[in-house]
Amino acid sequence: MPKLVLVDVANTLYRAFFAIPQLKAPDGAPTNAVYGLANMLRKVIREEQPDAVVVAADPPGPSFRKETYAEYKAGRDAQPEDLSAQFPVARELLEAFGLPVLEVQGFEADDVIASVVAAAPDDLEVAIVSSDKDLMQLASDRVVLLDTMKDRRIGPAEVEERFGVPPEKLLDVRALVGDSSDNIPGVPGIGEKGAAKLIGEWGTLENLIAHAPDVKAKRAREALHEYADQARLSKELATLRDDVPLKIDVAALPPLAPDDDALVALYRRLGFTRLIEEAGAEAGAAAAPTVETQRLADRTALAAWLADGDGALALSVVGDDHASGRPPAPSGLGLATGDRAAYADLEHGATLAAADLLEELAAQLGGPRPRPWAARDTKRLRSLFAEAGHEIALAAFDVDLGAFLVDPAGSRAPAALANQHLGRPVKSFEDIAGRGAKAKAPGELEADVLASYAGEEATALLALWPLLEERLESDGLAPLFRDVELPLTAVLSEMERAGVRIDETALASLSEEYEKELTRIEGRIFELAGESFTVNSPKQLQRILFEKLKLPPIKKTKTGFSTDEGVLEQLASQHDLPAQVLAWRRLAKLKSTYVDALPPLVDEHTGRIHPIFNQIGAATGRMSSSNPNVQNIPIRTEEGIRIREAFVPAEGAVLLSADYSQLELRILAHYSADESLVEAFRSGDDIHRRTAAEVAGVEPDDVTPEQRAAAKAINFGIIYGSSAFGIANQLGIAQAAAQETIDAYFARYAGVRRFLDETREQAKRDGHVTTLMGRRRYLPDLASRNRVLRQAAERMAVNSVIQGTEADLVKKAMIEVQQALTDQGCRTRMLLQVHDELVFEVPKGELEDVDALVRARMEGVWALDVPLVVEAGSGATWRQAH
DNA sequence: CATTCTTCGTAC
DNA sequence: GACGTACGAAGAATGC
Repeated sequence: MPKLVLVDVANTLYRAFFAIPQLKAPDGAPTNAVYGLANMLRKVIREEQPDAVVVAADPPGPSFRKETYAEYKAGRDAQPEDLSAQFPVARELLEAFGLPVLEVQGFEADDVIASVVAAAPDDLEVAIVSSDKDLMQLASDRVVLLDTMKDRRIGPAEVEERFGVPPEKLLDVRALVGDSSDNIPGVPGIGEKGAAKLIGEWGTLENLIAHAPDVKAKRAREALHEYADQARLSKELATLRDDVPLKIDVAALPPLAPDDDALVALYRRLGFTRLIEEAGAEAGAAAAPTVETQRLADRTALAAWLADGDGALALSVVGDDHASGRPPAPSGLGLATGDRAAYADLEHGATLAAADLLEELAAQLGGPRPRPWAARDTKRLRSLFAEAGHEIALAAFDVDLGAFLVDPAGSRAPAALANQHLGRPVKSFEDIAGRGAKAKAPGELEADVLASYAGEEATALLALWPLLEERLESDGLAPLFRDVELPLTAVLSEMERAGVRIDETALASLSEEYEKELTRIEGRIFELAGESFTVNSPKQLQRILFEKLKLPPIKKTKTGFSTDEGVLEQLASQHDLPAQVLAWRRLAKLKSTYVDALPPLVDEHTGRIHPIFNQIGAATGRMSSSNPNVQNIPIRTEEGIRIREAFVPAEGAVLLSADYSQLELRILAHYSADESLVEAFRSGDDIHRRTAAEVAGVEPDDVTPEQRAAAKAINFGIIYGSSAFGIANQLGIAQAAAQETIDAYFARYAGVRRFLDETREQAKRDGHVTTLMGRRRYLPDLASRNRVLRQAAERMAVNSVIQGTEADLVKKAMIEVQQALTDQGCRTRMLLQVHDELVFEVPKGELEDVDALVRARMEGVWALDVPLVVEAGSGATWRQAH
C-alpha cells in the first residue's frame, strides 16, 4: 500500500521550540525548532518509509474562521521572537528536503491536511504529523496521527480511548468542550468527561440539543439550553474544511528526493554537526567517485604507477580493524598522488603479494630521500612495514592526529572529515560493505567497487592534509603536532610490536584458585538467599535484596534500584548476603576481565601480548589502551595486585617501572602558582600530610590518618571538580563537615581558587581550554542554560587543563627517553604507558644506566615552577617493579 | 540471532 | 545532580 506523510509544520516547530533546549547556530541565530523539525523528518522518513511527504503551512493573514467568529484564536500569547525567526529557515530546510509545501490563503494547515486526506485515493495510507486535537477527527482505518516526540500512533482506537467517542463523533464532543487555546467557547460547565457521556447517550450534538430538556444532569441541561448556539458555532469552528483548492494532484505526488548537498550546506550553516554526518553518510552512499582509480593487481603495474611522479603520497589501508600491536597484512592499499588514484589489490586473484607491495612502497617511503606521505593511523602503517622488515620515514602528516588536535571531540572518519572540510561526500567502507554481521569482508566485494572506494579515500586524505595543516597552524597546534604527536607514533609502534611477556602458568593457577573461591562464595550466597540465581545479574540481585530480603533500597539507576559497591557496603551492616556478593564480584571481576582474558591475547609468534596504545584515546589528550587495556590492571587490593605478578620480562631482563610522583597535583601547583602548594612540592614533603597540617592548623607530625585522608580527597577532588557532596560521599562523612574542610582548604590555598575561577572564565570566553603545550578541548556546554550540563562542562574545563597537560608532558617524555635510549645504543625497550608511569624491559647489565637515563629525561622534560620527581623501581615482575 | 544499551568495576 | 578520563565483561533490552 502506498503511503503518504502529511506534516503540520507550524505545529511541529512550536512543539520542538518548547521541548528542545535553546540551540544556536555559529552566527548566534536560534535553531532549536528547526533542529527538531529536521530530526522529525529524518525519523519519519526512516521509520515510515513513505512514498511521498507533503507539508501543510499556515498562510499569513486570517482564516475564514475569523470571519465566522471574530474572537477566534484571540488572546493568544505573541509568538516568541526566537521561534518566529526560525520559520524562514524551516522553509529552506523543507526545500532542501525537496518537499512540496501547501499553503492556501484563507485556510489553515489543518484544512489543507483534511483536504489532502479527502482527495487521497482509497488505497493510500496516510500518516499525519501533528499534535493538534482537531486533526484527530480524521483518524480512520487508513489515517493515523503520529506523535513523533512521544513515539505514539493515534488511530481510531486511541481517539476513542482518549475522548470516549470514535473519531466521527469527536466534533460533537469538541463542540461541547471547546478549546481554550483557539478561544473556542464550547458550553460552559461541560468538560471532556461530561461531553463524552452526553454524546455517547444522544449520538450527535443536534440530537442532544433537541432532547436537551430530557438531560438528567441539571447543570448540563440548563447550560445546553442557554448555550446551544454557542455549541453550534464551536462545532463549525472545529470542523475542518476538506474542499480547499489544492495545487497538487494527490493521486500523483512527487517521490522523495532530498538534496543532500543542500541539506549538508544548510546544516553546516546552522551548526547541526550530527546531522551533517548523517546526511553526509547518506550522500556518501550515493556519491559518485571524483577520481578514476586504477587497479594495480601485479608488481609491475604498482611499480609503474609509483614511478609516474614523485609527489607526496596518501595511503589508505583496507582491511579489518586490527586488535593487536602486530597488525595483520591488509586486504589492499589505496594510493593517491597529484590527481591520480590507485588501489594495490592483494585479493581478487591479484598476483601482487603483500611482501612485494610493502617492499615496493618502502623503497619510496624510506631511504635517504623519502617521499612525503600521509595516512590515517600512520603508527599502524609503520608497524606494518616494520613487521615486513622495512624501516620507513616518519609520515609527513597523520590525518587522525591532525583532526584530533583540531577538535578532539570531532569525528575522524574520512567521510565526516570530507563533509566538514572538503564540502563533499565520500563513501565510507560501511557504505560499500554494509555493517554488522552481514557486513562483507573486502575480499567479498567487487574488485572495482573496493578499488574505487579506496582510491577515493586516499584522494580525500591527500586533500585533507593541507587543510588540516593550516588549521593546526592557525590554532597554534603545529608545534604539538610536529614535535610530540607525530614522532610519538614511532615510539608507540615500537612499544606495541615489543609487547610484554605474560606468565601464563601463574595466571592458570590464579584462575583455578579464584574459581574454587568463587564456587565457595556462591554456595554461601545461595544459602543466604534461599535459592540459586545469577549473582552477576543486577536485575536478579535486586529481586533478592529488595523484594525477597526486604532490604532498603539506597539509590536508583535508570531502570531500577542500584546494587553497586557503595550500596552493598551500606547494606552489609544489616545482612551477610551483600558482603558475600561484594566478595564474589571482586573475584569474578578479576577473573573474567584479567586472569582469563589475558592468555588468549598472547601472540603465537612472539609469545607475548601486544596491547594497542590509542594516541587519540581521550578527549583530554591522554592515551588509552586496548587488547588488553594495560592501564587498568589492578593494584589496590592484594587479590588484584597478584595479576601484576604475571607481567614479566624476557629472559635476562628485568622490568623497570618509572612513575611521576603526584604529577597532576604538581601541574596544579604550577598553574595556580599558589605559594603554599609550590612550597610544599619544593620541600619534598608528603603532600597530603602537609595539606592536612595546613588546613587543620597543626604540625605535620600531629596529622591524624583521617585528616590526611580528607586532605587527599580534597587534593584529588580539586582536579576532578568535586563538590562537598562528592567529597563527603567518598570519605563517608557529613556534607557540612566536608564543606568546612573545603572552605579551610581554599582559605589556605587562595591561589588554587583563583586558578579554578580563571580557568572557567577563560574557557567560557574562548569556548575551549588550552594545555601547557597548546592542546585544545572545546566545551560548548559551558554556555548551556542547563545547569547540570553547564556545571559538568566547568568540571571538564579544569580537569582537562590538568589531565591534558599531564598527557602533553608524558608524551613528550616518551619521545625523549626513547631518543636517549637509541642514542646510547641501549637494548632496553619501552613497553607500557600508564598515564604517569612508563614500564621498560631492561637487560640486566643496563639497569643502572637506564634507571638514571629514564629518571633524568622524565624529570627534565619541562621546567615547571615545581620540580618533577620520578620514582623508579625494578624487579622480576611488574608488581615488584612498581 | 545479532546488536546495542545498561550496569558495574578496574586504573590513573 | 552532585568526580575527570578511559576499556571491557556480562546481562538485559531491542531490532532484524
